[in-house]
Amino acid sequence: MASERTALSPRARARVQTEADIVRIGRRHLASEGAAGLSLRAVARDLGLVSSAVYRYVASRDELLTLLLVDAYGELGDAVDAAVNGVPQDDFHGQFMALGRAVRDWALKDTASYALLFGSPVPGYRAPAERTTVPGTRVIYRLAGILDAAHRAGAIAPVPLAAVGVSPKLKRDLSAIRDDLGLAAPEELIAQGVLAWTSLFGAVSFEVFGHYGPDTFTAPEELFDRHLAVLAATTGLQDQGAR
Amino acid sequence: MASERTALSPRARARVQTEADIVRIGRRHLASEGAAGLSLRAVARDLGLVSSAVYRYVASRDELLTLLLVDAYGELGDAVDAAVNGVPQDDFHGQFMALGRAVRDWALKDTASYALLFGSPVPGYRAPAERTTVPGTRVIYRLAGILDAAHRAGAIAPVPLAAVGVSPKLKRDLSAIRDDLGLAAPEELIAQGVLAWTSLFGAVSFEVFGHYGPDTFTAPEELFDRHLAVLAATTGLQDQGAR
DNA sequence: CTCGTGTCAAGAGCAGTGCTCTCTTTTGTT
DNA sequence: AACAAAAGAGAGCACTGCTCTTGACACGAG
Repeated sequence: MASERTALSPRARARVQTEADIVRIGRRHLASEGAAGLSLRAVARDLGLVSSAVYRYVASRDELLTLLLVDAYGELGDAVDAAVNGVPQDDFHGQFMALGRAVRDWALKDTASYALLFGSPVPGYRAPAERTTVPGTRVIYRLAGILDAAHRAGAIAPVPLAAVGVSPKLKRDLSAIRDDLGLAAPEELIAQGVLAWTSLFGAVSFEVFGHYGPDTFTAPEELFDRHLAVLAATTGLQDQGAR
Repeated sequence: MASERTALSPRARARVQTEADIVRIGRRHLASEGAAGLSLRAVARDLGLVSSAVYRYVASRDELLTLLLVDAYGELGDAVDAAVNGVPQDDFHGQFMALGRAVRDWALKDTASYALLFGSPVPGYRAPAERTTVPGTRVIYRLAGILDAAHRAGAIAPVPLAAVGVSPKLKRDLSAIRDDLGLAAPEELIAQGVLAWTSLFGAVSFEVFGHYGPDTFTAPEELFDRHLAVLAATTGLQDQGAR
């Protein structure tokens, strides 16, 4: 037992290697065939195994899908964290922009994984919440952290669209979220944060899934940056960096 | 020849009936199995035909997908048109809200078709532009029409976020769009319109695809309405209806 | 140093898929 | 009634996910 934690047996080593290979090849197939076309047999072929052998490592096709899902959420979360951490702690506007750009960059780099996470649900597949919620909530938690920190620091203007208001039921939902995440922000700001969150992914999805025409925007990154800036402004984040 | 336009031959009648049945059953399968699980064999079974027989009516699985795509775009466009037409011609804010709500309602009613249109691209399938662009652009054209009419009527406030600015390249793209659609709106407003458009579908997608938790929002329609109202406000549309 | 245990790979088999090809039946028209 | 066009039927190819059984191997305890 003690040896288990210091050094893996050769068998165990081989196993983790094979498991990693399966995920790696699975991602490749995801990119070329899509989630629905993901085939354990094809993965087995690429791995040099007979089809039935991969079931020693992965219980089912859905299990492989879950592995790829967790893997992708992890990559996206890492990319976002790295980008946000590269911005000074008190530059909340910069952090927001960095988060948004990181999501877009990652999505454009690995459109298949992005489609797996944020596209159509894979029919017949239900993600096991106990394994996917934690990695799957990293981005929104990070966004909430940025906005809440900005609020606490007094760096967020009172939401300029307060006139829109928040209905009682919605207010209850929003304050439940606030309590859940331990935030200090008022309900209006949380609502704005949710809007910014969904709008961010809406903009990314349209670009990644090709809903703009092929030649409509010659500089899509400039359009996206403007969208981000507008979303930041409507959330009350002012750009102190601009001179 | 003359008889062809007045009355269809019994054979031709049977054919259009079968074609309609195929689309109807295809939609049912799309709802239960998803686009990737759409099976011509299963459609044939439900139709009481042998698998090869459906190829008399539909050239391929992709062809059926195209039929479903055009069908769904048509339904969405009809729903949006009906909703917007039900609002007084000079109530642009109300028209915007109606458009957004119509999209959401339709998406919630037929999530499978919505996923086909706005979810992950179906791997290996390329929509034939000559058949899908016209029905596929009805919503954004209608939105553009609302905003442009509001602008011409002076019912749109100068976009309050002009400070964000528009880069030169982006400005060129936006004015190209304006010329294409014959609009009068300034570039800033067009950019806001695009943001509203993608944000609308971002909000709908998150709700339809279940990216909020299952119990996070007890009144999602209120959240959505607020999002719409904020998007209208950031676009410069003022709500004259509110008293 | 043998022997049981657990790990792994292989192969056959079931039921399903898209699609093509050939053959037969039905049908509308002349 | 005769004929051609249209529609359906059936077999077949190559593929999929998944299960079950069989055989090979390595490892560690006795």
